[in-house]
Amino acid sequence: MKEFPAETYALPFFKQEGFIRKQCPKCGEHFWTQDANQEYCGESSSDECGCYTFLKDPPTKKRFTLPEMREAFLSFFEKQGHTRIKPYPVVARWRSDIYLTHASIIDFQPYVTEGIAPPPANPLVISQPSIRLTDISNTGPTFGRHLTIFEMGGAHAFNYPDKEIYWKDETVRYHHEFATKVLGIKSEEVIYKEGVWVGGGNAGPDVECIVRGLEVGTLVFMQYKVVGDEFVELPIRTVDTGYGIDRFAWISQGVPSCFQAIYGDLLDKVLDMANIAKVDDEFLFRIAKFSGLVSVDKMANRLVTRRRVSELSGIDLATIDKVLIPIENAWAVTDHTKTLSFMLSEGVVPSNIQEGYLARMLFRRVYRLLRNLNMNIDRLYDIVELQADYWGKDFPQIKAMRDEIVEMLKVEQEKFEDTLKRGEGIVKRIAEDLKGKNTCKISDETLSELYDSHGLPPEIVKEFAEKEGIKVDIPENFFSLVAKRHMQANKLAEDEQTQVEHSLASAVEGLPPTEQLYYTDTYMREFEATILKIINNEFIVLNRTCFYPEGGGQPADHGYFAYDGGVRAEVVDVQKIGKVILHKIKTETLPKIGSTVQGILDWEKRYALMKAHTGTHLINGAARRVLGEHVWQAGTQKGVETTRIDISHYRRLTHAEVHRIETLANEAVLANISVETAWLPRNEAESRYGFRLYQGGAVPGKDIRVVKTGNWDVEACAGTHLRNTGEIGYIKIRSTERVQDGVERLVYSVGMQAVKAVQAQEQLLWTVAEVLNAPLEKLDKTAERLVKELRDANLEKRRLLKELATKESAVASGIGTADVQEEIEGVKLIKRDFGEVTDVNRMVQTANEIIKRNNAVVTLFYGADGKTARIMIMAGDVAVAKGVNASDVVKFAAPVFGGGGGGRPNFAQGGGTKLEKLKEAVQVAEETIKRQISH
RNA sequence: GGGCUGGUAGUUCAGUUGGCAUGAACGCUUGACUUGCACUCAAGAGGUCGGGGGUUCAAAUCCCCCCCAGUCCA
Repeated sequence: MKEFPAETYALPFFKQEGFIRKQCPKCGEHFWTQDANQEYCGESSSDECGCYTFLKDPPTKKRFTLPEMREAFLSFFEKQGHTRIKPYPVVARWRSDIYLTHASIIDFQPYVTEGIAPPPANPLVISQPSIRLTDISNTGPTFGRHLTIFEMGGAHAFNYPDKEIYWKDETVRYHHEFATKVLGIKSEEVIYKEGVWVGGGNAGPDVECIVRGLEVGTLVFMQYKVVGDEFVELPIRTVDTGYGIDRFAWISQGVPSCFQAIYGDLLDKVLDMANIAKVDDEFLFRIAKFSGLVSVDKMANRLVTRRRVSELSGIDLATIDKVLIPIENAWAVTDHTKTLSFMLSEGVVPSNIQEGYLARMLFRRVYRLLRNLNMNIDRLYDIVELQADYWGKDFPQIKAMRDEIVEMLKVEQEKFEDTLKRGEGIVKRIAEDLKGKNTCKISDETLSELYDSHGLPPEIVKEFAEKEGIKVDIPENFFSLVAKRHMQANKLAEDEQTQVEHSLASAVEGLPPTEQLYYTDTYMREFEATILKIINNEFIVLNRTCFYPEGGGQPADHGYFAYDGGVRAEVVDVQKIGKVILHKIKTETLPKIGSTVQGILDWEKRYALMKAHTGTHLINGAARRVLGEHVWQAGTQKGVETTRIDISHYRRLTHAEVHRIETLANEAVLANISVETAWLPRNEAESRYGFRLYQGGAVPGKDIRVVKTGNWDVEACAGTHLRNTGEIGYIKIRSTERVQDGVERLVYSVGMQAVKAVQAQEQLLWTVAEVLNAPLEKLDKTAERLVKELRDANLEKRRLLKELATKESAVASGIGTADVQEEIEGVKLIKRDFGEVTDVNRMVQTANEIIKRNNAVVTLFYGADGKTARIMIMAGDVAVAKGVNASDVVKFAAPVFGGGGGGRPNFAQGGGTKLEKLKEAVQVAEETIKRQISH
């Protein structure tokens, strides 16, 4: 890892306050302390540089609950001139590179940190609930040092080249003042470790704050961009501090685990449900002191660290495992259910993709934990209700969404139980198969396939398999085996389009922002503008335009430019790069730079798209009303003929729901609601309408454009909209499909296209009615009747076929003359020409009936329709015993009439196309059979 | 977004190298025997082998496309 020179950390603050720089003899890292006797860096980690000494003896002047600590943090920084910002959602909908908000800085990336948009305030302070699922296996064993959800206190300052807010020295001073003055920690008990922080493509030096063995905060000075192996200076240097609000609360309370500090009586209730007797705090304290050493990366590691904890605490390993594991599991349940509550309250629907998959993973883990605790799964819902009450005060959406959260989890439970049930069957069959092969162990290969393809974790396979008496050894490197299965996939390189974009981006540099006339008046169809630049002889940049560039699921406008008294250039595409709009044109003669052009929109197309876009907002609002608050737009594509929106929902849409959505949306059309668009400062928009604004991902900029459709729907949207919903005319939902588990797609048309859609469907009905020769209103009954009749007819056909076969066989075995019969050494050969019938089924039925009566029979049936000839031979057991091999017979005979065939000794069939040679082939077959018998 | 499974009777599933779906179990119907916890016995009904193309004399089986379901990873 890259290191920074020592002077990077030599802050005036340290010197003034008498801090000494030391190197920890255990971990080798440098740290700053006021205590000359401080030998080690003090951090309780696997290097064992220290242990927790805040337990039972908090270093703070008083105990803080989590909300109290949050408030202390926020108000302290407010007093230092920081603006308090409301927490952002835990689902990072404004970013395409990550799903969850895992730090406070995430809120301001990339728009703020890259200088695209100004920060909502500067400096600012926020307490951001953050989710980190990478810490999931450590949640519990580390006594709450790792949590899947925690609050990160972020005090951020964004330093621009022309405007410095504050940097390293002030940052550390603020921290120190907070720790000592606000919380009352003794100054010499705060140790600052030097470090290097790298993450999300950025990097910089950092200072880690250690108090009594625990890292309570990290002060990051983000100033580089990581390019390959190099650190490149960023224009904006960002103070990125992460105060562990939960950890601060923990040390202030001195309780054995962070869970107790966060959850208080909620945790007691969970332990109670788990039937864990009143936990002996003394026991926990003894282990907690050394819990900093624990970090579970692998199963093996866990055992090693446990052993070490046992040595240090003097408690034997068996007791630790027996008493501690259930408690750890209960802690994890408490933590994971909070995470789930937060995620689901923001409309994450458990699914098999993206953040939905993370929710599913989390749920399944909780499910297994509850099972390990011998708890009824239904207790999960009790715990979620507790969480909703507990967090509802500070995060009201959790309380508001409580019922929907429970509903989604119940659906998820059903799905997982189905998976388990299916899995049990699969394991059972595998077990039986193995027993048949005299093996009693499931291979690693099978084990990883069961997990990868069927979602069965190895420990569950083990459980199922052992019921069947089959052994399962879970390999240490199980998950790397699974990973290996995924190795093959390698992504294609960046496509050409991005490269083109890059070259265009540099071409527009320095150009002024294009004036967006389509915002001034969305109904403007013509305009005049001046040409600023022509790029690659095909992209035209104007000073202003009413051509809408592709974005937000709305396709680019088309139309043409007119110039030089009659020259026309088709506008075939419009893209926006930064703040500059490029028109891609097709023309013979280019206009001159600086000249004036007239722009004329393809208004029919644009107006249709406006209807589609406003209609999409109505559908979205209607879906939310019908299905619930968890509904979010997961993507949309407007079109002239059809438009689609993908929404998150945990069940398949029913026809009734689709109709209700359609009805509601059309009611909104008929109500002729006026659509208001306004540019609002980001903070104002967010505080007035909430983060639900970001249906299509967050939008950059200091001000955001809010499109409000009465009280029906509000979205941050850059699209062109109608003045009134009535202009849409009519919305018709044409179809729905499930794009992924948890994502439903609605496809619809608006205006005249909707009328056309209805007409097309009606036409279909008319055609069907005509074909069935039934009146429209009786179509359903007629179809039902016809299907039933067809079914009956098929049954009758089969019955008759059998009857026929029985009769024919009766004829064959005795009296009839239709067959040629011959007896060879006790085997009767029955030869029959089926004429035009080549239905093998019928031949088979007949032959079966004959052989049922007499085992010592060989049937030689043949027939030919206009195209192919067919031969079928069946032999009874006795005949086979005497040497008849039907398969060989056919193999000899079929080539004669230009085909092939085969089968088994007792049955074979063949076919060919040289119809005229059929007789010859039959003769060959007959001779072969005779030869076989006499052998 | 990328991968992997699977779709055959009402249900859970077999179905070898393409060659009879006389498919298995459970469930169902009828009858007999029993009235005690998956009763037993006998007989019977029940299938566009997910859909559409292709290869072949012949496709549940091989190839292509689509649909549906499950699942892992980013």
